[in-house]
Amino acid sequence: MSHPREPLTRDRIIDAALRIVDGQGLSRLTMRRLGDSLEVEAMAIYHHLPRGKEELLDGLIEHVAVYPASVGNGAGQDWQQRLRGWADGYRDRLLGHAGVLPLLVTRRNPVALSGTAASLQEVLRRAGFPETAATTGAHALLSFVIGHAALEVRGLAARQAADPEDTVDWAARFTAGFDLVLAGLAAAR
Amino acid sequence: MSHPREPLTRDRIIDAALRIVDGQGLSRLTMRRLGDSLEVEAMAIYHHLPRGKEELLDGLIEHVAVYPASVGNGAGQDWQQRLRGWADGYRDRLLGHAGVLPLLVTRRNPVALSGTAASLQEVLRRAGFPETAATTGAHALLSFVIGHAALEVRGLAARQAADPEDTVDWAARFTAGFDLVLAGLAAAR
DNA sequence: ACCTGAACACCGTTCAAGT
DNA sequence: ACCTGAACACCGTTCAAGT
Repeated sequence: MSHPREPLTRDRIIDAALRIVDGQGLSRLTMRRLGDSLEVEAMAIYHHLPRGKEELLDGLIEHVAVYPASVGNGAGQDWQQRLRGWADGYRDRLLGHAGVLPLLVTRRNPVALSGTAASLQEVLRRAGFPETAATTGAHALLSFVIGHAALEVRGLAARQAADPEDTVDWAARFTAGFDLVLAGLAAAR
Repeated sequence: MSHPREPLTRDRIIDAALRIVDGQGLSRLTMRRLGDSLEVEAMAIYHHLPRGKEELLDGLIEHVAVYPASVGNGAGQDWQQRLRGWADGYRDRLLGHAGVLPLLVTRRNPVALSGTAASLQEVLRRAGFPETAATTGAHALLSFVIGHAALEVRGLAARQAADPEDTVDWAARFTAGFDLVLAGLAAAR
């Protein structure tokens, strides 16, 4: 009856951790609970993630934060449409894993975002922006999206706590704000 | 010799907590260590902050995140100069208390930022923006500043860890990005 | 190689007790 | 009113031991 458990892997561990964070919040993610959810003792995790919880959180960040703008496909799109599509997708990802957001702001895994920034920079470069403007623009776009996701997570919590009448259309606000940055970019080109 | 201790107060507790976070990082802030730094048992803190560590962290956020744009003084400034001044000051504040930044993104104390957002909205309103544009603009500016501060904290950590050659001028990058949003706003007025 | 059990040095918090 | 001591239910992690 007791079928043999499939072996523990790094990926299975990080998936289970993400499920706990999404379902119960970051503060409920403990090594012991994570072990339970994998039907294993907590100490077994250290065999696959020698740096322990630090490495686990790094894995969560990587899973959520790495979201490059596709340069390849989307043939008929100009650079602004492409960036808008990226922004909407990234926003969904960040809000879908809101519990990981605080980790993005911590000192952990500092290279996880640089790949995403580089892909935005590449889009702008191909759109004809000079090097420094592309760097500035990429950082501005990424900053806005991350910052706005942070405000949204807090805003959603505030609404359900204090003022259920006040229904803000966060998606529209996000799009309007992102278009503001795009307009500033287009004017600077 | 043993001079009588000055009595514990909410403000003294939060000040001491901020000093620990700034000096040693958020993870080193424990109730026991905080008690030590105040020369008191950890349990005494609960008498002044009944909601415990939750209330303590709320206090830290309030101390850092509340930074309204001054509408009153700065007479000779137009709205863009005023917002630039606000942004530089807020960036300094956030980077000076980088350890508190992750808390800003958490579900805690969700009203701490709304006052700051409202003050930006007021600046834009007085500059002649219609209501909805002022709301969108205020959120976009605040999102950018918070998001950029997050990227900076991570970038500074990355630099000292990996590539000490790569000296990015973050202040210039911040100003250029903020001006991008301002340009988008000015075009939309 | 992969997992377990017991142990260590911590946490936040409650609660009765002191002054 | 303000603080303390002891205790409880947790943490992350190490380390020797099992298979």
